Amino acid sequence: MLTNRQLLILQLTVNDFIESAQPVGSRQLSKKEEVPFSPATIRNEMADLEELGYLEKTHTSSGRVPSEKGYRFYVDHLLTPQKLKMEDNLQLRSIFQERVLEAEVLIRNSASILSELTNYTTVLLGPDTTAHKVKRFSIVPLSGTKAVAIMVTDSGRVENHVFDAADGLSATDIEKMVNLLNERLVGTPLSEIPRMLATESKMLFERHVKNAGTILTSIQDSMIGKTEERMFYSGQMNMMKQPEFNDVQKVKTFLEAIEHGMPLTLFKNDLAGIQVRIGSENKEQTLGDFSVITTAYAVGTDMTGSIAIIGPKRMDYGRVITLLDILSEDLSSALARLTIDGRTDRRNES
Amino acid sequence: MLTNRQLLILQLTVNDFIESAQPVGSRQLSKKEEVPFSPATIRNEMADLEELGYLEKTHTSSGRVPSEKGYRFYVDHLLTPQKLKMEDNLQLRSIFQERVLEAEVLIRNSASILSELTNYTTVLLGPDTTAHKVKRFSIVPLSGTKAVAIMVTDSGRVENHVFDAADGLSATDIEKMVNLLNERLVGTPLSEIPRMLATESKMLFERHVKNAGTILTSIQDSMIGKTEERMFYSGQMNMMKQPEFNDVQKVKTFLEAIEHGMPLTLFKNDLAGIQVRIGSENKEQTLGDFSVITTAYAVGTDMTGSIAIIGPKRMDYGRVITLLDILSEDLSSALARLTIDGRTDRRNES
DNA sequence: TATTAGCACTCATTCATTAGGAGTGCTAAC
DNA sequence: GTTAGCACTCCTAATGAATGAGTGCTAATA
Repeated sequence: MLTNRQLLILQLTVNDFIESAQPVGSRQLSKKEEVPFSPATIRNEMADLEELGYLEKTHTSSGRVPSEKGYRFYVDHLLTPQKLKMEDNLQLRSIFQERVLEAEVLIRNSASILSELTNYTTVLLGPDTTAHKVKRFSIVPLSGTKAVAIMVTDSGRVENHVFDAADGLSATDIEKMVNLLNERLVGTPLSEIPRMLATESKMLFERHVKNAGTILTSIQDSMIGKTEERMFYSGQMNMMKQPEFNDVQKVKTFLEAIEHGMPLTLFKNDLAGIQVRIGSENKEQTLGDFSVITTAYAVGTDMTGSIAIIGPKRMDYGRVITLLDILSEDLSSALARLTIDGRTDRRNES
Repeated sequence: MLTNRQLLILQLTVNDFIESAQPVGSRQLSKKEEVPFSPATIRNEMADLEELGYLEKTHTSSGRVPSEKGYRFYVDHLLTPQKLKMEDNLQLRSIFQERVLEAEVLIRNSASILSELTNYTTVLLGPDTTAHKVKRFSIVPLSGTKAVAIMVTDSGRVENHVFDAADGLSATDIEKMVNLLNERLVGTPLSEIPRMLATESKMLFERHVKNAGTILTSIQDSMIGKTEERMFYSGQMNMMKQPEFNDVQKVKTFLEAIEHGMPLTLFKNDLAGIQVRIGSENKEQTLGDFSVITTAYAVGTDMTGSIAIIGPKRMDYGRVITLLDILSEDLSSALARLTIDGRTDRRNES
């Protein structure tokens, strides 16, 4: 459909605009060595590209700026595979060097390195933890009538919640309760726990232990909002580095939108590979001026989390995609090492 | 030293500037009903106040702006006691209505309500937890050679750390270890734990348990950075609402300074009552354009935390001081209820 | 004597005007 | 098919005048 020359010009225009954030003129383009054409020729081609909807003008006599369609085409067809600079590579890998055993830490670190390397905002969705299984319950009495309920999952996460058993808890009550809980619920996936607590087990518990209700409620409390996916933001302030956000008002709008929590579907990626949503392709209206690039990473065999990078539409797609590719890969394998077994990185199966 | 009229004019000038963020002129001031003087008279007084160093001009023919000395005098002598609006009062109190049992949650909520009510940035220093005592250790084995070490303090905090005992841990080893730890260390203040682990107990442990070293290290790891005071920030973005920060660059500088962590001495207040540090009175150079107001709150009988509010020098000192007074009081008593006993808010001693 | 009116002056801000530069579209020549 | 040339548009930065809020100072007033 497009001639080679048009492709070239479109590509260079987008590249240039991504780099400079300034409308690209024909004269400017003609100076590049890849372009052996005169400004006039380029003008003609640009006019055609504008008619086709790939480019736009900010005003009658301005240079050209990519339209959303232009970006889309660029992302789909014109992206040149990028190589990372050595230092980027080193930095990216550095987080997987140290022996980190908590998935959450690894994920946090990934988010922060990404936002650092891209100068955009990163959102990392932690994996769905509802499939994690309960490994141990315990209850530790504190002073007075208070006690703290603790739940450990097989992934090594520890949730806890302080509660107050107004009617008092005897040591034997606690022991009974803890034993019952461990007997009945260890090995159960988190997603099942609320149901189990509410129905089957409930009566059993209440028959044996005086204050079972309070304890159960408190265990449920400690799980609220914790079994669902978690979002880690990083580099929210990076948006201030982008020239299009030189206005405090815009920055504020963005930060407020982010802080008030976006629906996580925006950042989720259940598909294989990398997804790019440009401007209005994002469902959320507040992200109309942004592009979001997402990819999935694997946690163990069947769970996935998502990484999302939010930047202006004039985002460095090539670089971000390369970075995401590498990082999701690295993160996946780091997490695999973590969840399968601690052994693999030191010794063989024996 | 200053005449009554000078006091009045200084006060009104500061008030006005705090409200409007604009230099205050003589004509403008003379319009207020509290002022029965002509602009000319006010000009004369202002000229004197300027000579005395309380006011400044931004340029030769501009209105007056308070100097740091002016703010200082205002804070020390001219502050009129403020009454809170009913709604502010309600909002402020609301966080202590719900039954919250975790000190940390209470503290976080306090920080966020303060930043909401003031439109400034709040820093809340959690109490020194080194005096908290260990209530329970436990170790939960996960898959492979990994396990998670858990430590519960008498305040109900739960710290945990995943570790990898490369040489394997038998169930009996773990049990032995946990028993030893609990026997020897329960009741010990956190500040003592590292020493205990490193010296006295260490040999004992190592004699009885194969892999004691790994476990000990991991317990120490789980305490790193957790026994010291913690800072809770809230409302960092509020600074963008202040007209003096209409420039992205300034906002960025501020946010970066905050994020990169200020020495907490800046926000700490070990004295009784409220402290105000204006502009260059802050040790840290980056806070030269800000004022910081701090107060202490009590946690139980002998521990304290600090609340700090950071705003522009042109901060509403009266309001902030009032709010801080009330909140530190409320927070203190809420925490007292928490740490002494769970009973007090439901029933009498019996 | 303390206050105020009056006046000349300063400076920031606003607005219109201008000149320059970068861009465009179109046409005619190559 | 390509390009040089030209008239035209529009943004931007610079200039200067008008406006207004402010000042300091002096002389008149209460």
